[in-house]
Amino acid sequence: MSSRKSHDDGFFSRVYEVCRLIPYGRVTSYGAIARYLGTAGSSRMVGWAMNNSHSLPDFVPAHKVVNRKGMLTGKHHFPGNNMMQELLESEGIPVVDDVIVDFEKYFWDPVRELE
DNA sequence: TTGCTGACCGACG
DNA sequence: CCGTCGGCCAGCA
Repeated sequence: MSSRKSHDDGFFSRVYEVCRLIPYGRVTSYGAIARYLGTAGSSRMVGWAMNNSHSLPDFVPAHKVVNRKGMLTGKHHFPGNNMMQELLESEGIPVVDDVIVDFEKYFWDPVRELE
């Protein structure tokens, strides 16, 4: 029978939930979240969920989610020119040339931390 | 219903 | 070193 989208127990909601679990001053990657959800291959869906996050009533710290290289690939989806960068720097995360400095130091893996 | 897209990742030359 | 390609899967026309 057809599932009711009213009860969104799907992939997207879980992505948003993990984003909220990201501690202050920490960042994670799309692939890390995808892997945590059990769909390591669908890292793209995580990014897509971020894009849809603007439709959520609650704010999702999508700025704390970057790609594997630590690059702010989704910054163009934020208002302004470098809103995403300023949000990261606001948490004490240095960003230079759209790339997080010492990304490994700020990287937070839900699979490793939440396990 | 099918087909295309996409804020990625990893492999290959 | 860097450019390119395929794969993965959920949402939308």
